[in-house]
Amino acid sequence: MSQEHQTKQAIRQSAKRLFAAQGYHAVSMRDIAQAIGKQPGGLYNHFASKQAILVDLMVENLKRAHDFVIAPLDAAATPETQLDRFVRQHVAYHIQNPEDIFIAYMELRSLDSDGAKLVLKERDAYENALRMILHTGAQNGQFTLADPAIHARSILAMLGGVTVWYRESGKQSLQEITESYVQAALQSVGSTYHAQA
Amino acid sequence: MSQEHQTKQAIRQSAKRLFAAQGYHAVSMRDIAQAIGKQPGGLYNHFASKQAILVDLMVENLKRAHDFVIAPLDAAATPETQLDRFVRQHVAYHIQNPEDIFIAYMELRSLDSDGAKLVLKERDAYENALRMILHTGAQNGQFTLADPAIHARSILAMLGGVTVWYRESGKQSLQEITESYVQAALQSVGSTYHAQA
DNA sequence: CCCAAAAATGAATGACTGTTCATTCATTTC
DNA sequence: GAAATGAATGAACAGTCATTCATTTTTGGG
Repeated sequence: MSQEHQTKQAIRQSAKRLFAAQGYHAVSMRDIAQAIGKQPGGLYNHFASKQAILVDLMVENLKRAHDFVIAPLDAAATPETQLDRFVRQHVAYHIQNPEDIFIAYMELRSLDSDGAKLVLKERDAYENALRMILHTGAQNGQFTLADPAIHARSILAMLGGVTVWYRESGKQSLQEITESYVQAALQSVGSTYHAQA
Repeated sequence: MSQEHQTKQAIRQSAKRLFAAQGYHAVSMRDIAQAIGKQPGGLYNHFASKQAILVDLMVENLKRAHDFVIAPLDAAATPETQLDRFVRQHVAYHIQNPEDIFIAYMELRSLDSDGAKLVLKERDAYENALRMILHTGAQNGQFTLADPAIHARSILAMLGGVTVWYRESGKQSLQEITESYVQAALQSVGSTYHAQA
C-alpha cells in the first residue's frame, strides 16, 4: 500500500514538474514514465489516462490553496484586514507552489469537459471569497470601487504575476514583494488602510 | 503576387485563431491547412516551418502593439497623463486583439531559442517604456512606489487580465472597464490624479 | 512459506505528427 | 504561343503519440 502511494506520488511530482516546464501537450506519457524510471504502460495502474493526471493535479492544487488562503480568514475581522491577510497568504501560496500555479493558469484549456467542470467548481469557490471581502468593504465604505467582481479579478490577475516576477527578480526579497502587492491591492480598491506585516 | 499574399494571410489568420483557441502544440499543420481549404504540404510554400508561423505571429503582434500604445505617447506630458494614456491604449489594444494577446502570454515557451530571442527583444522594449514612466513619476513625487520595475510588472499583469474579464463579463461596457483599470493602475502607484477619459 | 493481489514490464496497436517531394496546375513574362 | 515561375497537390516518410494487454515480477498478509 505504501508502495502504491510512493509510485503514484512520484507520477504526480514528475508530471507536475514536466507540465509546468513544457506544457501538457508537449509532455508525453513516455516522458513522465522515464522521469520516474518506469515503463509507460505502468502509469495506467495508477491513473486512467494522461488527462486524469492533469485533473488530479489541478483539483488537488485548488483544494490546498483554499485550505491555506481562504479557510484561515477571520470572518469577524474588517474587510481591510481580511484583504491584507488574503493577499499575504495568496502570495505565499504562489511562491511556495509555483508549478501548481503555473499549471492552474496555463492548462485550463487542456481539460476536457468533464475535467473542466470539476476544476472550475473549485476555482469559483476561491474567487467568490475575495469577491465577498470587496463587496462588504464597499458597502461599509472602507473601499472605493465600482464593482466588486471586476476588482476581484483585477487583483487576482495582478497577484498572478508574482510567480513570474519573483523568479526573474534577484534583488527583491519575498517580504518586499509581498508588501508591494499588499500596498498595490489595498490602493487599487481605494483603501487608506496601512498594511501591517 | 496578391495571390501569394492572400494565402499567406489566410494561413496567418487561421493559425492565429487555432493557436489561441487550442494552443500551439494542440494544433497540427493539417488543422491549419484544412481551415483554409488547402493541403498541408502547400503551407511550406509560405512558411519554412510550423515554428516560423508562431514566430511571425508573435513578432508582428508586438510591433503593432508598440506602434499603437507606446509610439503615440507624448514624452513632454506628465507621468500621470502618460500612465493614463498608456493604460487606455494598452487596454484598447488588448480588447481589439484578444487572440494575439493570448498567444503572446501563453506560447512564449513554445518558441525555440532563435525565435525566443526575436520575441523577447520586442517585449522588453514595450515593458521598458512603462518602467520609464513610473521611474520619472516616482522621482518627481507624483507616484508612491518602492520599485518602478516591480510596479510595472504588477500593472502589466493586472491589465493582462482584461481579456479574460471582458470576454466573461456581459454587464460592463468597455468604457466602464477601462475606467476601472485606469483607476486601479493609478491608485496602485499611489497617484491622486483624477482620470480623464 | 504460500498465494492472491498489485505493480511493472515490454511489445504491439492504430492513429497522428511535421516535413519532403515529384508532379500538376495556373499565371505571368518574354 | 513558348518558357518560366510559383502555388497547390497528394502520397509518402520516419517518427511519436496515448493506450492496451498478455506476461512476469514484486509485495504483504494469513
